[in-house]
Amino acid sequence: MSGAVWTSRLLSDSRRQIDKFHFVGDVFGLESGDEYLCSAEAIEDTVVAIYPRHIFESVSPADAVLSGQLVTALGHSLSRAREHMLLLGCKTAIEKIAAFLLSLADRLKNTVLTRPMTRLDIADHLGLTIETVSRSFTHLEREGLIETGTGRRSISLRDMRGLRQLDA
Amino acid sequence: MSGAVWTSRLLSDSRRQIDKFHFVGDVFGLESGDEYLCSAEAIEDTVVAIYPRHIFESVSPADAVLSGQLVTALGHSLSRAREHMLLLGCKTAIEKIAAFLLSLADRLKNTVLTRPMTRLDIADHLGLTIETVSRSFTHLEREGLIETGTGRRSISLRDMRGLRQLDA
DNA sequence: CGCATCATTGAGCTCGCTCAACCGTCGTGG
DNA sequence: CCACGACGGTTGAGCGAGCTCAATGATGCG
Repeated sequence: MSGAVWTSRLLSDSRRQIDKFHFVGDVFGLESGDEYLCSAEAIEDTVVAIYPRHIFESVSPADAVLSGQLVTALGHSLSRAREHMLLLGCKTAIEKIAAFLLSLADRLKNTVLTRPMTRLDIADHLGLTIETVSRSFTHLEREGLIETGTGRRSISLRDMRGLRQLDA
Repeated sequence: MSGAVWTSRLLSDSRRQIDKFHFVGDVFGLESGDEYLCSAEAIEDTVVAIYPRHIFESVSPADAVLSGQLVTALGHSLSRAREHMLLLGCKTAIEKIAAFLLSLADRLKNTVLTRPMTRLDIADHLGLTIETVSRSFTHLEREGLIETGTGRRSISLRDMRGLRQLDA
């Protein structure tokens, strides 16, 4: 309903993969099995609406609409996951950063991003290290493609075309 | 129904990410948007059953069961995708190969794998190169964890515990 | 037998990682 | 109000896992 959350998966030695950042309106936490495999953490003051799982398991005709919405939500999650696998498996560091910024701008409907997430969060989302993320931002800024505000609190995308060109 | 298929996504310069290998009984090709973003290709003689999309879009009460199956299938695809993102984002080459072999053995319910896919397919699935895949197999064989048959047509998993230990 | 395809192996390189120092901002307590 | 410490971010130097390029080997098919 407001705020921001990430969901992640952990490896035994604490390597972390952040699946997705969730903002207002996003649905998350849909798991199929008996146990939850994902962790979730709020990265700023956040309010979420929680629905008990049995709601989704009902098959009564009256819930046909809800069921359809569930299918839609799952479908979106899935295509986003596929997109992200393409990013993780194929793209270079700069391409990953550019793609990340573009997708964020697209989802927030704004070319000025105020990022609640840290460099470490971004790194774990993109399969990079914190230093590589930082260096990539610096590089993009030097090229004039983005502009970081004071305190690195916000990022303005200055050249969408350039960013799209960077993203393969 | 029989055979083997992979689904993949392509980048403009023909870098490829193979999402998943599909075998008998697997459901694939569920896309949410108006256009298909995935390619699919059979890697051996294959027979598939095709269902027109509108079947999944019906919300009539009679289709409640089908709808439930759809949700289940989507849920499985999603959790598999999440698992694969963890692999792509966090794991090393050897860990990727070990995880891949284990998951294949698990899905085929057999520790002897006859692989229809090529080294290039595996590489594009795991975000590696063909040479790294080859070297990893050689390494695992030297360590006695696997055994490759003549012509590299099959791979026997000799030490499941060792492989699981390699996979983080 | 000859060619095509796929796999292996080696040598060298590079992108991104590791390790380490430093900087800026903010919040807290003297 | 300032000093200081904590935290997150930046930058540099060097390293190494995995990539590139190239040669060689195995298998199978016409």
